[in-house]
Amino acid sequence: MEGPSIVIATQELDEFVGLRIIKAQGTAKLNFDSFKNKKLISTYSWGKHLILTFEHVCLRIHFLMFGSYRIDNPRDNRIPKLQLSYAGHEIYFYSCAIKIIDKNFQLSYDFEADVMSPVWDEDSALEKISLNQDKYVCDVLMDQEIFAGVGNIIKNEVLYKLKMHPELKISDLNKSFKKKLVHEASAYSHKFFEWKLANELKRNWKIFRKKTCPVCQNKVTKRLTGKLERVSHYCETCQPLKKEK
DNA sequence: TCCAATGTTTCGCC
DNA sequence: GGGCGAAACATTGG
Repeated sequence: MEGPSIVIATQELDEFVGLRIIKAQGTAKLNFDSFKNKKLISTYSWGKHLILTFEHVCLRIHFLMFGSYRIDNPRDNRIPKLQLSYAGHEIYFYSCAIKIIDKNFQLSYDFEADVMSPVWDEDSALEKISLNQDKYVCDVLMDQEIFAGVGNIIKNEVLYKLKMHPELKISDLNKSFKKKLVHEASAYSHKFFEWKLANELKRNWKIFRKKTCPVCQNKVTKRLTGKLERVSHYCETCQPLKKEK
């Protein structure tokens, strides 16, 4: 689950702020009894982290590759990591990593690095990528210290939009292209958010999991890229491996 | 039926 | 103790 999806989760879960929890259960290592009669105080997102603050504890939920959450619509034959029961409603979190974090977590999170945050800072990201001259753009885009919230879908779509080959090095980019990279990482993430809300996300993918390039119709290349060896989908014609000006 | 994959943390070695 | 890679974890659509 990528950053924009986590923002949507915070919005959905905000409906439960201030309501009394009747019961908590699940397979996570938590003291479920301590949730009884407590309330959710607020929700935050930082990149792919979903942060829920309760009266007595703060939880950080990470959905990793396969995680999901449901409200009032449980998955069949799945035991949630955490289930919160309210009067008339249930929240389920599946296949996620849940960690108790300090109440002062905001001090240790750099929200300027979150591509979905109102305080996302392009200048700061520009400085950070410039310290990574020898790294591949596909790897740098996935660096959560620089582009918190960007996942493999956003990575591929951003590179396609900018006509950048995944294995260009940062040093191959002039300042103008570096600025475009930083800007588009956040801009595309916001579009991802709008499309997902409208239930038309996949329809708007241009290159991710596509067979042919929508511009030139050539076959899309799919292979492991970068030092991180994550899959990239890209068009050899539209995203040539040559130095940008 | 099989298997890659919207990802990160932890472990063990050097 | 840092840096690194491998392994662990866990799910499901295609």
